[in-house]
Amino acid sequence: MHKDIEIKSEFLRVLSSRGFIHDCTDIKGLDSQQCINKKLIAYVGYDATAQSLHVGHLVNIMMLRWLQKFGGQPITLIGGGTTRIGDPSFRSEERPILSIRNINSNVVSLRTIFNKYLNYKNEPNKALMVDNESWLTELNYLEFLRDFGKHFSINRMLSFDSVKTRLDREQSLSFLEFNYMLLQAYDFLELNRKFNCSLQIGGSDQWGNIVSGIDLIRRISNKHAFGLTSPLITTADGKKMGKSHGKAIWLNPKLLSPYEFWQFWRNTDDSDVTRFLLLYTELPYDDCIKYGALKGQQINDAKILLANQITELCHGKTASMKANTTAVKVFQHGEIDFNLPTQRISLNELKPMITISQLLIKSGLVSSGKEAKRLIAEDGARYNDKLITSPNLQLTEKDFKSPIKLSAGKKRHVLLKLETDQ
RNA sequence: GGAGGGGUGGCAGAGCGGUCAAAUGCAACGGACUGUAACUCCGUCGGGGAAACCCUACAUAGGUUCGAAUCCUAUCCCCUCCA
Repeated sequence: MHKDIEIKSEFLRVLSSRGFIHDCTDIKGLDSQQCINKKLIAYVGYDATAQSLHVGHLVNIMMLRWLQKFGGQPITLIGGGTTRIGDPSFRSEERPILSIRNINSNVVSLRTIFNKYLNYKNEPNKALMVDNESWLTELNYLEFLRDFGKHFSINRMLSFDSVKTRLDREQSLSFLEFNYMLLQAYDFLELNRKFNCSLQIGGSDQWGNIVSGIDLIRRISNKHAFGLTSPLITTADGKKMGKSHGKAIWLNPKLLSPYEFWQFWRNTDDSDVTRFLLLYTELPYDDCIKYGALKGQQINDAKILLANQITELCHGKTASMKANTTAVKVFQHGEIDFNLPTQRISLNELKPMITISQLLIKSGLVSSGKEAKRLIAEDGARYNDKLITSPNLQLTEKDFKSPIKLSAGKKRHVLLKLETDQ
């Protein structure tokens, strides 16, 4: 594979050495083209299935950052149109169909994310933001089938792993979903025509869709386009990157506070540190290797560095430093810090009093009274760092003079604050 | 349209008239050990209640039975094969 090939261009060398490359449709061709023309134009597409992207998506954004750094031009495509269909690749069942309203609001929210990572302002290689809704909704069914549908072979499409698993498992694949590939292929063609975009970057699960686009470009425009996929990033325990404790690690601070974001990285598995430093930070290669190789207690310093770097990139220097200080206070000194996730509670809710179980539910640390009781029985619940021994402990307004810190286990802490407004 | 198979907890998957809030595995949660790690070990894992106990759940709606996830009927959904 690409490892055996002498890569000449700086951009691809960096990507390759840092572990970004899973596969490429033509690494040699892409490399030599890169050497001649620095201004490679590449795109990554994201469907608007949620309000935010999560850390799993960050890998491809980092790739675009490197691209821009080396003079290339990144295009971020938001799939306002394709989200209406839903990508079936490697999905075991059909995605729930989102309402147009829902999609539109997701699109708006997603647009705000990229500014932190890519430069959309300064020429000559400023990033572009596009939404495939603008051309996909224009398509006419009959024309589309005649002009493009004829270039797609069903036999070929069925042979892609992305749908094969679904078919092998005897799960239905609807015609709607089956069309997703054509639309994504068309996106690539459109960007190729309009902006001369010649590279599509995506996760390895996107291989089939990307290759289809390349084929379409060749057939329609007789041009040679490229595809580059990143490996599916998993954590050491084999889980897909992007979730922790069932919760997604969102990039949008409205959905996940910088403190919690920082904690996620701070809790990285030892064996993931090097990989993550390479993928998610821009520290020099040698430093990443050096820090990742630290042993024992010392590797914690590497994790802190990792957390600081990524949080700074995603949420800014101030937020990152705050998260770090909070962690020191909470974990090393067992103090209360106002930067901890905070829940507000209204005066009404504690009239005349409220049980500690109810408060635990309010805080979001547990989801039911039974769970609260269980947690307390297991000696896992703390109130201002004191062990809670009875689920019937009652609190009143007096106890809320200053915010209350509730903890579940050693790591999850929430502040409860009395609503101060009228 | 026809024939057959199937829908069980977050997922996978047992159970096929009572002992079923439902085996087992995974995931999750708490504890011990540690380094805010991993491994390992222990415990928990539908909801309400201080508790006795009560409520809701095995696709949906009815029925048979002292008793139903388990039997019957209808409906919906999925899969396979045939047309």
